[in-house]
Amino acid sequence: MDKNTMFHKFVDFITAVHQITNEMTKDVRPETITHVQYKILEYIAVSQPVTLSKISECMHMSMPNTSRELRKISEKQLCEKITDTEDRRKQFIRLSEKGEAMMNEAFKRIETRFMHRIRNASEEELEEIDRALEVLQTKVFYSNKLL
Amino acid sequence: MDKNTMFHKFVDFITAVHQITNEMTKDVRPETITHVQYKILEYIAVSQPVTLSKISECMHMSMPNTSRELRKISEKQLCEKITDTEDRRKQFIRLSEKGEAMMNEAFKRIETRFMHRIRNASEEELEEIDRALEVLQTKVFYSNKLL
DNA sequence: TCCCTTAGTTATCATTTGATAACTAAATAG
DNA sequence: CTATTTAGTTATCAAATGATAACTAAGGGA
Repeated sequence: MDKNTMFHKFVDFITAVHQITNEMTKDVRPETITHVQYKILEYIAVSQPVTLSKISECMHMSMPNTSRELRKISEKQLCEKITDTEDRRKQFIRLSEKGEAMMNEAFKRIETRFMHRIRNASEEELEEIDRALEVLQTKVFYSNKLL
Repeated sequence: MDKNTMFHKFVDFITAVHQITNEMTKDVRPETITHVQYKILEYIAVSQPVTLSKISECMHMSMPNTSRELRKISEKQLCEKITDTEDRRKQFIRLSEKGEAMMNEAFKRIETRFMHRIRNASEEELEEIDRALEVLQTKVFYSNKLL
């Protein structure tokens, strides 16, 4: 197996993934929030509860900017900040009911598009896809967090 | 195969892909260009020669904004515009030598990181990965361009 | 207690990006 | 030949984002 050929396939693949996710997530963002705000909410949705520092780190945003965006999101009643009882400097952030509803709506639309994409796949193909997802996630797109 | 479970795996997967590509492409962008300019150059690199309209369409940017960014990229001598001899309204855009050099450098760094990621994979695992890339690209992340 | 670190905030400014209107020039259809 | 469409440009404005400094408040170690 030539690793250089593999790299080209890899580049083509991630290009395709980005392209398709762009298409699939197109129009799911309500006009009331900005792109980064949507991204933050998406992150909170799959990682909650999460601290501000963690969001800052994972979204590659500075603390001040993260704090600002989170304030705006809070003002729109889409998330809640709960001060940690152990360490009162920390704030655990989670979606509010309204935020959950918004993100559920968004994910539902993405799900529909996903289902449409795999509508013609046979049972064997679905198994194949499932296996492929696992292979790539464990062998290529694994995260090597030190902690 | 439960399609709902599959959707969750799909979401986890694209999250991982975005996360890892973010990490891998971190710091490869020279400070002399902005993020969108880099993205445009990346697109030109894999699609050249390409027209302005095509870039505009694929990057989901308006023509005026695409034109502006492309002008800036040209001014930095990173790409060249060649007027089509058939249809003199059209311009074919390709990387300049300097642009090629910059993008080669960027891709080389990404390649190194990719190689590092798969350094422990056995020959069989590489075959597996290769197969998985193909399965997903053809069965999930295919593009359904009408033309 | 005093000092240092961590978590987060507020304010401010520059830059980037997005959106729109009004334009030129070339191609093409009638 | 005129009208319309296509490809791209220029100018301008508003909004979003990034970067930085100066801050508060809590926790932890000596």
